[in-house]
Amino acid sequence: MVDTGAPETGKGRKRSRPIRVAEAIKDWVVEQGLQPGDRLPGETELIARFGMSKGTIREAMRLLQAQGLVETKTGPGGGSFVGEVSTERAHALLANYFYFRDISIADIYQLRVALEPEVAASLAGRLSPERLAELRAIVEGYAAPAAGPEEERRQHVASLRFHARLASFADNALLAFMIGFMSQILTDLTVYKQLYAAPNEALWRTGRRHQLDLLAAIEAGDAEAARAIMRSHMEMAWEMMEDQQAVVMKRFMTH
Amino acid sequence: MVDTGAPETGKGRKRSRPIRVAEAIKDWVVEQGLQPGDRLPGETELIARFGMSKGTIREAMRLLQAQGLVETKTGPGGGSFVGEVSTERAHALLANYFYFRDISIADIYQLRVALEPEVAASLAGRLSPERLAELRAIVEGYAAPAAGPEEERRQHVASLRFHARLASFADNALLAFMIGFMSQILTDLTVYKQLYAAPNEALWRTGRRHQLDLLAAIEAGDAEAARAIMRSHMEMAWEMMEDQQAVVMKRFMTH
DNA sequence: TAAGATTTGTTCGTATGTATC
DNA sequence: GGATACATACGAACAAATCTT
Repeated sequence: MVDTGAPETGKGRKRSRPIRVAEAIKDWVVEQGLQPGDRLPGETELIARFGMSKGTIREAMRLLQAQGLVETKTGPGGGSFVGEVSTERAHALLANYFYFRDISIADIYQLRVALEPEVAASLAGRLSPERLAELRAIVEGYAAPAAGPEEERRQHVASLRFHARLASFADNALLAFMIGFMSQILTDLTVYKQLYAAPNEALWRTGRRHQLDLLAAIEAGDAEAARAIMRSHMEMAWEMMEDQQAVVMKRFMTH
Repeated sequence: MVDTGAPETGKGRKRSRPIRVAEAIKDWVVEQGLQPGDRLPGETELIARFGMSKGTIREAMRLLQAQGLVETKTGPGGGSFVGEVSTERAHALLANYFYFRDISIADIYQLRVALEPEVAASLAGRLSPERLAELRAIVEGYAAPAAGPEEERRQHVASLRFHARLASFADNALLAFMIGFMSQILTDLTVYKQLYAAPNEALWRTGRRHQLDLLAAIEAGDAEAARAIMRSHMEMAWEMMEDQQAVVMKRFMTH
């Protein structure tokens, strides 16, 4: 039916009971085609079905819970339910992968330069007035140059939110996720560090202009212009952090 | 010290004890700067330190285990150890995110077209003879046109492995991960479905030529040529599956 | 090979907490 | 408030895996 990726053959090591139960429940969800919110069997029924103790079943549910696949509620009508992995959790789980792998600012911007122009182009002529207004409202959040470092930081975070929001409007869920993930990393960095060395008003003004021009091009349905503007914007932002080759991700994301 | 992302304030809902323990252990690992392989306190010590029962502690360890952050071993010298999240597990966890979100072949190729040329360019003149030989050996795996559908499938998987392996040589861990993830998705698809409608020998020959030309350009250190070849290659591969707009990911990845 | 030590893995019974009616 | 139906948590015992001698 559906391969579970589990290497049954060869030196397939013995997996603990909670892991086997968790895999069985996953397979069952797939076979039944269950949807987010659908009920899973309760603890007592699972105990009977698998012939295992309550503790083992509970550990299995924890394995699934950590992956965002199930949610549990207490009380009458409670129990376990199929869960849709949230974007935030997916960000956190992926961030853990990079915790022991060094990623530089340059690495992130290499992807942003390649991907964000694609988003801009694919959105040309496809944003509703409401969405355009929402994006312009974000840009208005940094209409004036930053007074101090705190304001500078707040504006930088807002600017990142602009990009993440823009990407969330893309049809391509994979593309949207990746850009949202990178925005999240840069936001976390910004909150805990002084990311930009020297606030440069000229560059700031250029960046803001880029974003407004970008929205205009998108509204006009000019895909190539939107792509070009976004590329310039990204390359400029990249240069602004030329000296920031320090690695990032020195923390675990919490769920 | 390090923010855990845990919303203590406001409507911060009551989190269960295993979750709180898991978060505390995560924070502790970060604070102590522990590395993969480092020992974590044993069950009995954690029971004492947190003043909680064995079952609760064990559920906490399962939460961490599912995220790939810890591994446990039985016996003398056993216990819990800090784990480095494997690429395979990260692939699986991310695949879960997209299980209920529709991704099309076109979505994947939109990213591949944007990203893989970057990989090719960044690798120009930077691959050792050994690595070039390894990649050429993969290409040799489909030197002759496929006889039947099975062989066709095997060759397609090998071709995807070529791209994943190439990306793994990139300095950019984020870029390498994304390309590896997409290759994994396409490989899984290929194994269970007939991905390509009609095997076309002319296209097959062009694709193989692309890959060999690409390796030559990389060996010669010609970044722009490598980028251009890869872009053509990706665009061609994309067109080969024009009709394949069906969604994918209809299964949970099992760890 | 075998026995013993160490550490996680699993079970069972019981009690508590929580949300709904 | 009380009854009900769930998950949550505890404690003691036993089983299994694995390293050392």
